[in-house]
Amino acid sequence: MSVTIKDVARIAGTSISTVSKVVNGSPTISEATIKRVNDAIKSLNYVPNERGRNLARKSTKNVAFVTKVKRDMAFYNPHLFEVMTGAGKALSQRGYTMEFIGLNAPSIEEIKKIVDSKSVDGMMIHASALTPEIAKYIVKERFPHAVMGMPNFPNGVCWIDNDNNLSGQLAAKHLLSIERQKIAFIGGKQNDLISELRLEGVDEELGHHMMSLPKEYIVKTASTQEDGYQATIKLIKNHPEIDAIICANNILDLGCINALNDLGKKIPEEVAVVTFDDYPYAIITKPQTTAINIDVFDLGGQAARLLIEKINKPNYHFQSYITVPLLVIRESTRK
Amino acid sequence: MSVTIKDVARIAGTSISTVSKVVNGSPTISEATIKRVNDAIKSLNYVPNERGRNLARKSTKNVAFVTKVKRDMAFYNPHLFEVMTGAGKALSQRGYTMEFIGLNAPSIEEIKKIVDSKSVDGMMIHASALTPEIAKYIVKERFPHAVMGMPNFPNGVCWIDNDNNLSGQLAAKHLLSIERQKIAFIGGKQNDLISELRLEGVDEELGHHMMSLPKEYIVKTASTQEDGYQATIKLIKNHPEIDAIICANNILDLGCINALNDLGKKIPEEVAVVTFDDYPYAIITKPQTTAINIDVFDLGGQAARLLIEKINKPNYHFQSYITVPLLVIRESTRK
DNA sequence: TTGAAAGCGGTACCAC
DNA sequence: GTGGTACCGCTTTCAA
Repeated sequence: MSVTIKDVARIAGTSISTVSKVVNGSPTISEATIKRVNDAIKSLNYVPNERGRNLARKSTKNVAFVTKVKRDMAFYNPHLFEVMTGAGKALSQRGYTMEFIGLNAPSIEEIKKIVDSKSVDGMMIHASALTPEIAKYIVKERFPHAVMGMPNFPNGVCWIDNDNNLSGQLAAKHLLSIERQKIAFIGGKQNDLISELRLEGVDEELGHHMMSLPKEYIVKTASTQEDGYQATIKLIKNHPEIDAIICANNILDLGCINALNDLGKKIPEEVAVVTFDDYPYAIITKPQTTAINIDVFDLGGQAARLLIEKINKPNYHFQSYITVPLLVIRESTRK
Repeated sequence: MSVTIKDVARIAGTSISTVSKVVNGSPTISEATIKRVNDAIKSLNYVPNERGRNLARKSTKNVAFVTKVKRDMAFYNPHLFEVMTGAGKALSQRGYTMEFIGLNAPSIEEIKKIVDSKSVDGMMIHASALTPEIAKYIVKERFPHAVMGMPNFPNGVCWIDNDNNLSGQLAAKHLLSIERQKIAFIGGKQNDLISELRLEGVDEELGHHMMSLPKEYIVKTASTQEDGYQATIKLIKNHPEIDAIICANNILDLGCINALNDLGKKIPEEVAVVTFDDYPYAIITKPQTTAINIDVFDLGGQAARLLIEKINKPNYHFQSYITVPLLVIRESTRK
């Protein structure tokens, strides 16, 4: 049998409550006793049984990381796992463990079970897994949570995301700084919230400089490499004056750069290209693409920290938390 | 306060042991009682408290997924997270939860704490996080485990991996089938075990056909895109007769394809290219690269299943389990 | 077929 | 400062 708090108490010649106090750093124990107990702990190699602690203290020091998953997702959406890694690190530094819960199609029942079974003290949930019903439920239950990514519906949840509008502004500002006048934008479809926010940012920034993004320079397409390719071909064919393209994401960027190369357009001399996010492709296009990057690892860490605050201070409140993007200049916009 | 087993017992008019038995599907309860209890459960929305169960049954139905992590790892090594996702799915289907534990530099102390605190029933551990000391410890403690990836040192652990030797054979066999005679190999350095195994497989298969891989056709280099590029340039310059190249991994493949394009070599007419793994780059090179792929999602699932077997049957034993790779033909070898 | 009761390994209140 | 003890919510004998 493994060693329990009783064994430690016996060896140290104290009661189990004293051992418990020492283990938990209670200030009311004398130095001498602390030493006796710690010696006993060391000699016995005692490690507190988490199962016992969880039950007694009514908390698990465990949080759930909930997300939608699909086969091959680690390849299509590595960012999500980078967020998770960052969250995991922040959590473990604070004595928390992280349970990974990958759902096919998030249902309210699954979320309820997580909450009601009391196996976690709180949850981080990716916006992709958050339905209005789930949002309503965790808000009503006042269950500690942090949503990663801005929800695309009205809600009362606490969420954290990068400032995608600012990202768009930075992209535009950078292109203006290298004297580009005819800037085009290739983005996702209307329902791609992130793409839309980035586009808004671009538009705002151009507005500040008395410029604007003409309708003909904006393409909204499915986010596939092929769509990025075709969109670029069409843009350049119809508007040969275009001297810069902003791609709403890495996949479109990959198609765009390939298209420019095939068209024989020199990058960046004739057409400069900016995209969002460093990975997975901005770093391997030829030439490499300048990107407005998000520190997703840090984003995960921030979300974890906020969640822990909420767990420990039920009245602590934040509605949203926005992180700031960073410009990474590469060959595609180098003068 | 939330609803407990006592509330259910009261409403159903039975004892708590009866409720427990119903919840756990004991065969000794009458149909009538089962119905009464289930009705009570439903009306109260009762969900068993996992903390209480864990303590009472001395198990947590929770396993740890342990791996080394670094910033940006999700981008450099998405495979690991795909394995995790696959494992998570298999675990949850069997009523287990999965705790993600990302370690900077795995130490025996951290592993001991995981084992001794009894917060998990077993662990999946990635070969990169397995030191000889850790291996010795979990074997000695007979702690249920499954190592993902073949360890590169003598040990008594149970591990699961893809058959990298067979992968090499498949690559060679495929190139022979499209009548290539002069096959080169670009791999990682000597200490890159996976690359070495794949190379061995290639060599074996060629041997079966009375051919061999001349030393001059083998390059061992650091696995960066640039190294793959340079290696290719040098190979082709020195040995223009080469009509096929096998790249030990996706990164080398990316550099290799770029080099061939820059050299003006037609792929696959002049030089065919095969690599290992579909992602992240084999699918986006121009042309796309034929790959010997591993179903890493499935690999994770297999490992999880084996681990559960070991948890439930202490005497169940497997030393290693090998999965089979699959050939995915793309343009880079199309006739 | 059912229920009483003894844990599981801790925590935390309260008395000393 | 320290220790006795009543839980925490459930599982599992064992007797009825």
